[in-house]
Amino acid sequence: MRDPVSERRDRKLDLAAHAAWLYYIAGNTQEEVAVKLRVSRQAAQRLISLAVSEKLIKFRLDHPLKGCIELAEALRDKFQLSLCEVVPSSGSDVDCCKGISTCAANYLETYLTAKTPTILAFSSGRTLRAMVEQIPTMDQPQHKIVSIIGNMSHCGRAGRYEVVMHLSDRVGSQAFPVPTPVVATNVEERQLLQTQRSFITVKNLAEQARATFVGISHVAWNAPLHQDGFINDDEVAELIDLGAVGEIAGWAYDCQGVLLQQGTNRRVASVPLQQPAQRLMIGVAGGEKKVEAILAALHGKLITGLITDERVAQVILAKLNLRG
Amino acid sequence: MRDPVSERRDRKLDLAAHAAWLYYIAGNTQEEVAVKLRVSRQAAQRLISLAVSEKLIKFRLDHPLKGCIELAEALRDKFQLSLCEVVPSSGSDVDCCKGISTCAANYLETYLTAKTPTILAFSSGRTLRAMVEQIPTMDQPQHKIVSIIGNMSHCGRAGRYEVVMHLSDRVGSQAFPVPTPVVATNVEERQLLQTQRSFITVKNLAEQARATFVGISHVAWNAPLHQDGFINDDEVAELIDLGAVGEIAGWAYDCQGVLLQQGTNRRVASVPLQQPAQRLMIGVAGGEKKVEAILAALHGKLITGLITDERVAQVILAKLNLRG
DNA sequence: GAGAAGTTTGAGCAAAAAATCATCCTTTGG
DNA sequence: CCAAAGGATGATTTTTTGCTCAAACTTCTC
Repeated sequence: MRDPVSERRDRKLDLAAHAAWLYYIAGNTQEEVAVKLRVSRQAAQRLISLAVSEKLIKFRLDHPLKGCIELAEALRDKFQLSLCEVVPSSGSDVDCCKGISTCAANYLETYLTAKTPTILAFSSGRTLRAMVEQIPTMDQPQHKIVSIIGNMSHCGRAGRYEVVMHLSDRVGSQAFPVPTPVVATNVEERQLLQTQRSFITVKNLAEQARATFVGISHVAWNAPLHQDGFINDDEVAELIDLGAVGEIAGWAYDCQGVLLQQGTNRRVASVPLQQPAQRLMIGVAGGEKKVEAILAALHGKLITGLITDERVAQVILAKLNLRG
Repeated sequence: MRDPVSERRDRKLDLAAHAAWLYYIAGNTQEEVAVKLRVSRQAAQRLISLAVSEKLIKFRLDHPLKGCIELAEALRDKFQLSLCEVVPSSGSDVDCCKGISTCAANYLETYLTAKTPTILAFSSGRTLRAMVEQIPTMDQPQHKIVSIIGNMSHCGRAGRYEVVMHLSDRVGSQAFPVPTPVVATNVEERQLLQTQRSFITVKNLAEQARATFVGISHVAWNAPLHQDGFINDDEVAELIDLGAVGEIAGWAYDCQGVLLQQGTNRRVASVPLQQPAQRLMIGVAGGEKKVEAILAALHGKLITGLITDERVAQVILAKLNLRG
């Protein structure tokens, strides 16, 4: 003979299974379940929640993006992100940048197509530029498109991945570019540039932005900032020396995501980043090279939203599980 | 390039998948899903119900009784049963009768342990008797336990599977046995027996019963009714000739479940069955021999509840699917 | 391009589900 | 055998969910 208490429990679980079947699989309301099982409505509700908590009933998502969704939600949880999107990684980094930029473009479109006047801020770079290419033309003069970073080297050469002017062209919104070089020649020049009226205006707008879209880059020999001539060989070496692993809008940070006090950061003439970020800062970046930079930006709370690819998300979560 | 309308649809399904994941798997409320997905609450709700209707999210019951539950609900649906329980079939018919009677006993106990005075009616037979054996003793004088069938052959011999007296002994309730033989010698005797005051009382009570538990038997050479001496060889042959396939409380019916007008039915001195049954009539029976009898009883609406075993349920549903 | 038909959207409301609470019952330890 | 603790139960309230409807927006047709 069986232990009477565990037998009672088994019978209850059997009933719970039946209730859960009727509720989830047959689609009955709890009232109907109660009638069919001849118990009170609240007994039915308790049985159903028992079945769920005892995992008698399982939920399974059958969709190609299942993995991406799970990764995105895991990242959202770990870093308290208010937005996290993970797109499937196709083979090459180029393709995956495409997916990320498409996803970011879709998200950006929701702001742009709205009638409510919105201030949106952007850094520059290849990924954001690719995002802009996917925004359809429209006529939305009510929005303000603000840059948080200039588009020249300190010798005056323009960068090739300008975002704000292109975007405002497409959507017919007011553009507010940053009229300074990315990195000033010296600290005094930076201070001078940042007292210009136009810079103050842009800075104020950026600080009110509903959302800020930023690229995230790694810091290394031939990394974008270097390749595009915004910083020179010596400056790269110095940053690496100082422990820089990543960079957002010209601002370099270490492996904990802490903004450096030294090196080029003393002369960066972009709109300052808040640490931790107080508004929606959406990092848009992918590709395995950038894993460390992205992870550090998350740790340092430089971003509160992330759009990345599956592979990066996997690696980041794997690193977290290793290190606790 | 993709068709823009199916692309829009895909994006919606992706979102729906995400919403369903958050709702069912992560356990968020629709409000929380809406915030995370940056849509309105009702948009979230539409996405979730889309995911369900598009089968992006699947529910699976993980429980040993899954199959039994599904069979029971299929039977409940097909025959509008207000109660249907299917218990696992173990190897032998004896074991499965044990399972069925245990299940029936559990169900019966819910009435017996209640304080509200309840009238319960019973036929007799091996299965019901086994059910009674599993009822614990208690003291519930408020109930009335009524028989719908006598317990003697017309020559006065008592049957071995009496139910009502045994049950009332156990539970301390008032017993109302039927004081007549199962089958009277002739029509006149039946009429006489059925005008007795005690019979009228029992009949009235039976017609008010909250639930009536009946065994279901097949009609064949050496079937219970015959074996136990309630009907003789000639009567068996006559019933088979008339197309009887099953019998409840002595009342024989054909393969459509229609009560016979001829044969022993003209002399059965039990409480009449209603066709279709107006009250809760619970058939308690299992074992492959009885499939046809049970199926016919269901078709003829002689019962509105069924407790049977898995094998019988499977065979019945298979037959239905074959014949439409 | 204008207008009509068919969708989609969000607000408000009704229904359903979950949580809370007081009561009752069972069980266990003295 | 009693008392107290722990659990279960059903009534009630609160929260969540599903539904309806009117308005806005697409999309297709002319």
